[in-house]
Amino acid sequence: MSPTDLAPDRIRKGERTRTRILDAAADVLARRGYAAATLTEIASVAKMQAGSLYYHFDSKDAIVEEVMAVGLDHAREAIRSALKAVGDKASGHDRLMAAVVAYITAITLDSDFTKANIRCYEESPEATRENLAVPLREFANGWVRLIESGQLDGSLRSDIEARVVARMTIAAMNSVVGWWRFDGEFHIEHVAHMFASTVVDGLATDS
Amino acid sequence: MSPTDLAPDRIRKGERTRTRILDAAADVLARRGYAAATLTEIASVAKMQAGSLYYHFDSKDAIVEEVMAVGLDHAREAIRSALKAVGDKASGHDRLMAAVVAYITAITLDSDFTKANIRCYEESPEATRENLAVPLREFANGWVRLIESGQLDGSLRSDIEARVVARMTIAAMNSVVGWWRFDGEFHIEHVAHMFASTVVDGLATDS
DNA sequence: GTCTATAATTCGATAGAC
DNA sequence: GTCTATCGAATTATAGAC
Repeated sequence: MSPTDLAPDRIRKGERTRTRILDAAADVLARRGYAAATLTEIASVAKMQAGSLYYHFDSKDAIVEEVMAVGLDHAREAIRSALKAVGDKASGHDRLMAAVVAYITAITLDSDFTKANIRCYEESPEATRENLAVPLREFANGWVRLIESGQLDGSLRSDIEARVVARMTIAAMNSVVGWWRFDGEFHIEHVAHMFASTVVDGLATDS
Repeated sequence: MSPTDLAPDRIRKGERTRTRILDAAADVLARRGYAAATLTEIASVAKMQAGSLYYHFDSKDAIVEEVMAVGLDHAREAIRSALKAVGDKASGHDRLMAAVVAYITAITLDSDFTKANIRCYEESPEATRENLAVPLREFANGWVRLIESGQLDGSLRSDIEARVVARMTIAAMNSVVGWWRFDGEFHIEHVAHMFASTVVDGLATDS
């Protein structure tokens, strides 16, 4: 009898605990950062003892790495979906606006996985960052291509380096996670649109 | 005989060691971040033993706090100086541009103190962040006022929240520290001007 | 699978010699 | 003022009972 023949709720029992741990880790990592997130607290949130985590994962870094990878996937999927909705025929300008709004919404309203990814990246061990290098480079390249295609169709300025502006745009968007609060002064849609409008259309009244 | 009567190089002996420790701490904190920066490494860079640090400072956090405070001071001074150079009569638009270029230049080319401040802020203990709250709020308010005065004189858009844009601008500028390298592909003056031109004048070709 | 107990490190901080 | 030696606490990871 192969594993796939098992009853669904039988085969998923172990998998569900794994998911519970990852959810707890994402929560703690998003709030504390990499170093300050202890296995004791993660286990506590997951309603377990710290030692029990090692039945499901090899190490703290293995947990962190999976949380960050999932967070990155969530964000990329949100962008993909928004770009699909706006369509291929939209201008680079409009596609960039849509991607910015989608990404900011994703990292603030979605799960803690995206927040954990943003919060812990710099602080995480070099080995962890290297293991995430490929999807992260694809993520960054996506923004570069988005800007470049806007430069090609004439809807975005061509006198700036797409790679440089992409990096700064990503960082500026990520920063929203650091200060925006769900019950705060601003609605996130307002922030996202204000941000997109600022980066894309600028602060100046006229040129 | 009061302390001020001592010969200059006599009175400064202890002070010089203190400075050497702070320089070493800024270096290590900028490279490793708060948690990963150990007193052993800081002492090693300062050519001392870890225990000796406690003759000059009460705790690791006392060192970190002073490094971050100095870094913030450096940055604010660079901005003040640039705004003075551009003059009071310049438009809000031009003053914002000047401040952006000055700040980005300061945090990339200046000492490690500004880098340490940026790198360690989120990761540092709550007590440390609270002790830096006043100068940090003044720093942030300076950017808000800069943008608001541009809105008042009509050189910057008035349909955005100055406080929100200020936060995002600060974060975007700080992000440059994370990826720009002295021997890399771009000159920092180029990056700084490209950044200022993007945030202030936008990415769009026309409005 | 989860628990308890504990090993093994690491690090901040202290004490005392010099 | 600096060094050596060491304490005490925290944390990752392991071992074995259940």
